[in-house]
Amino acid sequence: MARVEKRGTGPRGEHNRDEFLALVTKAAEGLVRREGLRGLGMRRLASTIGYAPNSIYNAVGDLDAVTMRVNARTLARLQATLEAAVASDAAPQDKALALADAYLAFVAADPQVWSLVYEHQIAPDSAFPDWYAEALGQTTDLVARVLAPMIPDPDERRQAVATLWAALHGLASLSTSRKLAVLTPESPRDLARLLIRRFLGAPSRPDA
Amino acid sequence: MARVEKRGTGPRGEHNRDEFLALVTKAAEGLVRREGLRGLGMRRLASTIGYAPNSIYNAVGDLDAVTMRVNARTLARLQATLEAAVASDAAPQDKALALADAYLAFVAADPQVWSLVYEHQIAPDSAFPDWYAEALGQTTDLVARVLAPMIPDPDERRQAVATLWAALHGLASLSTSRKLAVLTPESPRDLARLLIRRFLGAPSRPDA
DNA sequence: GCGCTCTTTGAACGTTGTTCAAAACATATC
DNA sequence: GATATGTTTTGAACAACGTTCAAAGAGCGC
Repeated sequence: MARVEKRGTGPRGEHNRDEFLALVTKAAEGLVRREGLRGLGMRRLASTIGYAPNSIYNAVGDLDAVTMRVNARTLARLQATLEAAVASDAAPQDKALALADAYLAFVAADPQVWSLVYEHQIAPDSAFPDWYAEALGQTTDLVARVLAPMIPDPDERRQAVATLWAALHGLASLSTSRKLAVLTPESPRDLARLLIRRFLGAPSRPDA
Repeated sequence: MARVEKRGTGPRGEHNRDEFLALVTKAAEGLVRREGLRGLGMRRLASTIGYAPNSIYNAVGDLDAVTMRVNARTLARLQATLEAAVASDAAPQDKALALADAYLAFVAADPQVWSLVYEHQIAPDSAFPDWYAEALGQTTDLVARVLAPMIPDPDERRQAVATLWAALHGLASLSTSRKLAVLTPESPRDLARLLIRRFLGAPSRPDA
């Protein structure tokens, strides 16, 4: 009956370490995309890639480490999306609107994976991961560059960037958790346009 | 040696149903306050109140039900706090600032418990709980009343309320997760003032 | 006394994250 | 070729978890 009495358990030579890291990260991302944070389990993740849980522990670490890998990838993808959105020679206000649109579109297209970045809270005693602060800084630098022509003062600009970023985050967060729809029928995209128009003191072009 | 061979297992008559609900809810809230969402476990919760886990299942339900009880309480406390904050005859703008201040102070004073409201995500198929939508609506109605003198048009006001609410939520969320401090040294309170001043188009009184 | 209902519980089931020690492979050394 | 070394991979085990089951205790009407 072709029963395998004792399988080999040594290295397979199919993946080197980096390939295995990518394999684990993408599989974990897929699990989160389909079933959210609660769908990401160590044993499940291991079985979807056809390895034993211990292999993940050896190469990546525990579930927190896996989550951070997924989040790092998500932030990099977001960064690339936003970069592409502002790569034009449009007016500063239109760039700001394009940035907000791209952000909210990204979130809407992948809500569960995006939520993981904000749902996952690190232990309060452990320091902030460097790569995380850097990724956040890169993204907000993007916003700062867009806002530079409109707000010349550095201090005021920094505050405006942080505030707008937080506001955008709030819109995205309430939208994905279906709490925004309870308050108003407008799309988060429309509300973001309202926010930017009012906050940046635009000359209120009705914008068709 | 006073060893209890077989303890009684029937009703104790110490609590009626409502008292037991309150006992469970407050104990759960305490666990979350001290150790966050991850510190809220069924067995742990049962042991802190001196009951078996099954008693909680019988009276309240599973962990999701317990979480929703805590969240309902949190939203009610927040509502009361905000009501008190706007109970004055100040100018509309000052009321809006007081509202934002009270919100952020509430969050800062109890970040873990407040976070639970937004961390807990219900299953995507199940409908939105009625009490939750109502609690949210009550709070935003408060904002709408404050903004009424400044934005007479109902549609525009509704959008402005939702946007400001989301923005405030974003500031609070990023603040509790220590992500705001990475971007700027200002307190969320200061950024909220900036937001409201710019969004409501206040005559930009420098505000000492 | 008996029976009914509600409360409370110990024990059990299945699953989880994580760790341990051993097995299997690849590679270097003799 | 044989032997040793180091890395990869794994099955098994451990402690804990959420949840369910059936039974035991307590109060109450009769």
